[in-house]
Amino acid sequence: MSQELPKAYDPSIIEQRWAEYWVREHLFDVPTPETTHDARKKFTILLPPPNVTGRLHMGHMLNQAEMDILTRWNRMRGETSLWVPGTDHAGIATQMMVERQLKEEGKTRQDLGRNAFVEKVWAWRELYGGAILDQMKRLGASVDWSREYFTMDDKLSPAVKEAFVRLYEQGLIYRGAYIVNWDPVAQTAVSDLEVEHEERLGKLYHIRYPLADGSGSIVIATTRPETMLGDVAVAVNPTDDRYLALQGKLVRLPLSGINSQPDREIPILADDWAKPEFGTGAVKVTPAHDANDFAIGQRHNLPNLTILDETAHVLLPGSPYHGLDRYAAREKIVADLEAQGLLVEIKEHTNAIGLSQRTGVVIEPRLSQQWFIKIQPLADKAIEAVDKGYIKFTPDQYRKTYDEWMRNIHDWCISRQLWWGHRIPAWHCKACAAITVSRETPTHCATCNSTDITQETDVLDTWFSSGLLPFTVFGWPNPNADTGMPDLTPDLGAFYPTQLLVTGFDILFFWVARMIMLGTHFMLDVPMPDGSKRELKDAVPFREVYIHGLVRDANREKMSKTKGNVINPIDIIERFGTDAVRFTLASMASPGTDIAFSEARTEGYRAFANKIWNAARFLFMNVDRAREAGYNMTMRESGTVPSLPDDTPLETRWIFSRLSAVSAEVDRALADYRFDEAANAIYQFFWGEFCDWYLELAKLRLDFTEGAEPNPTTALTLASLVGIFESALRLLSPFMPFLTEEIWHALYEGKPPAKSVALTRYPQAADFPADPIAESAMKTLQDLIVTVRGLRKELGVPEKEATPITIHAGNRVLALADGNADVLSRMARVSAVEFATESLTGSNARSTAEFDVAVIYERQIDVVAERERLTKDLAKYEKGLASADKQLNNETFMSKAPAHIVDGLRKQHAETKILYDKAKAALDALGN
RNA sequence: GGGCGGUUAGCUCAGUUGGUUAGAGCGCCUGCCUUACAAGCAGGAUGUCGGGGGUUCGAGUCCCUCACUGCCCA
Repeated sequence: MSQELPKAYDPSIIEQRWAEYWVREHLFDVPTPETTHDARKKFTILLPPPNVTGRLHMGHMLNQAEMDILTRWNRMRGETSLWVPGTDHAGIATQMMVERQLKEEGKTRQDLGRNAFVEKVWAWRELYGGAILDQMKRLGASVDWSREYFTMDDKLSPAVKEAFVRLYEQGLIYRGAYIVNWDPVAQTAVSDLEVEHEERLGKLYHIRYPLADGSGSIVIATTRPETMLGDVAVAVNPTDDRYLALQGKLVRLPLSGINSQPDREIPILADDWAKPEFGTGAVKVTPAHDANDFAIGQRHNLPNLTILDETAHVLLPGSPYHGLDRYAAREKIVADLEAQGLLVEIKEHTNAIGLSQRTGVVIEPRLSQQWFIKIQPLADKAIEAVDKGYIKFTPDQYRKTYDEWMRNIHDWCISRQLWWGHRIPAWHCKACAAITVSRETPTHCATCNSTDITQETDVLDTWFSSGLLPFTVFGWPNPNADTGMPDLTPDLGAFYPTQLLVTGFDILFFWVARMIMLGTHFMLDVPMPDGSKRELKDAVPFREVYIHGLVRDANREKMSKTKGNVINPIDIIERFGTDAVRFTLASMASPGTDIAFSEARTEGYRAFANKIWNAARFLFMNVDRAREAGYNMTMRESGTVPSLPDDTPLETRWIFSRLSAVSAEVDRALADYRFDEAANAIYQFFWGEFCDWYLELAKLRLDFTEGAEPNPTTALTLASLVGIFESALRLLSPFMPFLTEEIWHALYEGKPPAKSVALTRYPQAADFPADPIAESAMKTLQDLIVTVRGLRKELGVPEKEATPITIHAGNRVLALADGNADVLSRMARVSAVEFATESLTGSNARSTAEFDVAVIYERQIDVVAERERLTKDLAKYEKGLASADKQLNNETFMSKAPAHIVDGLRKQHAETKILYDKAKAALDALGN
């Protein structure tokens, strides 16, 4: 084991090497099973596919670190673990990216035409589309790269088409003219989810509409005066006394005359939507440009008058406003109204406006022909699946959020007026206007047989194809040769449902909810591996959903480009190493809370990595010495520990017992998604127990004196050191895969028992002997050492000077001190141990409930400081005693509290009493 | 407007179904260049658990209320 490790840990050297090794060796590939009923236990997880246009951000890094920890952990626990990566074609985002590029060349997509433009996007994707996955490789993600998919590749596209056609045939897809959220920049409809609402201070305009009969007027209130050109009515509440007499009358709509024609006349009607307390109580009705007005229009059979085009410019040939942008039109209309004396007043008004998530532009509600999914039947199953517990949410509160949304769901607008995406497989007939929906490109209209058909130009919402991923990546639909129904594939049989989905709450509705709806809908038709009919509990796309928080900056601010506080993970990785960043994220990832990413913490975990590195150097150094001294040093099989003879030193029995407990704790924590607790348990064990105590004590046992015969204690300690260390590396490896891989390979001197530490067994509690007696003895010994160290410090004993100590205690402690004089000497510079029959109260003594200990040193302690300390302690003990007394003397407490609480309190009371008496005596002994 | 969180040490956060004297990391103070590690070692200080009220033998934990704060939906 003459592995030479550099003195300081340098992640940049090792991380790249192992990242490449893992991919090159296909260590995490899981081949498709031979049959459809592969019985091994599976852990399957789908990577939320990043946009091809994406760049890695801290959110991805958290998401992937968590997934990787869980995947590696499950893999090491013996489950067939499959993590499937891929990217999303991201319709709008990608199209915009390429359009921006074209713009720099002074071109538009229309200049190129649809086919050439789509080709250009593909070319862009070839060049840059892999960037984010390349970045992902640096994170050490243990994914199966052989299964990498793209949502528009040849395997997935036919499945998307199949899903659309099936839904259409089932009557769950319809097309119609409805008000949708229109993005005038991207020039496409977007779904409700893609609209973000923002409170903005705007204006409420009160405008007078004269009655057509000249008998008066009515004043309406609106935030959008420009849309009055599309008004078809004025609405008042049926109960509103002010307007009872006006209901049914006509008003003359100002500014509406085109080509010198007179202004249009529109009715005043009664509708509940008009709220008497809003504005004047009278509102204008513009069905083609407002969702609520559209509903009013439907109720009253009003015409729909579209007055804005796709780019939100007024479309009204012959009108003086024709061609104006919506905001320019607003200004002009307001000015014209004022000129005509029809503008009554303008009030400040705050209202929520809709912004396009993609372009940031104000959404224009617009009436247009779109394709929708009739969502209720799908939502019903999705609600049932979660209600019945077939899908478990962590944190649980998201179950409610999900449920709430599902129960108030609206039909899903799935068509987008884009060029980049899955083109809707529908053809319009020019002859009879019928629609032919087909898996194959049809040659003629299915209704009238005309050959004059053209394909629908719209594409599908990106989330439609990603919503299908949990089954399409495993080969759905695979139609059965006889029935044509989707059939099981070996991959589907083995890996569906997936085990877990890890994601941020921001795509809970976009993606998670859609996968649940589409999964429960489509997979119910696919038989189970044993041939039986699939039930809802096995049709779900995943069994669990873990939702993590947001990664914020150190000041808890949301990271945003405009604030300039975005942390680029690659920068941080280059400064501290991937392992340290992963560990930081894990240690702060407590379910339900956001992460305030702190560089200070990352620095701390880089120090941790360095600590482990140096522990390895210590180990290697001693193995070399052992060899030179004639010891036989061969690595044991990974995961086996030496048997411990009766005379095994205390600290060795202790450390194995601790490792056993920590292994149990880590398993429990990860099962509960408590990444923070798991990380902290390992950190504490490695640093606070293994390095601080065990390594130091091992130095005492390792005897390589020249000429000495090999001795069994040295041999056992060395074997234990290596065994514990190797186990700890395995325990840590899901969190810090690079560092552990590097050291683990070095430990085996190029002949490792597996190709990677990631392919070995995860440490389990039962792998190591638990020893409660050793743990409690070690605890006492540690207390003794720490107490002596503190005393020495206070007495001003120079660090290097050894001093004798006196102990007064019970037999157990005395025997412990007596038998571990060498330990005390090494750890607390104790030169000799004497025993006293009387309790020790001098100023050079300290007491615990178990023992009194005094350090023999001629210089006196700082009496003032000591008195202060004792007085403080005394007050604390008094308070503790008082509160314990109060309870112990309380009959209700004694009769109601469980026995173990009462016993515990009694024990604590007794111990505190001892401490109190001792402190009191010590204080008295100090005199004045 | 409807809903969901949060408020614990200087900072960032833990704190299981109420149960003994509330923890961690970082930071801070003191002393150490101890041959694995100064990215280290040893010792130390720091909290009326946001305010008020209630339930209980017992509340950081449950209930009510107020304040501040973050988010989601409309």
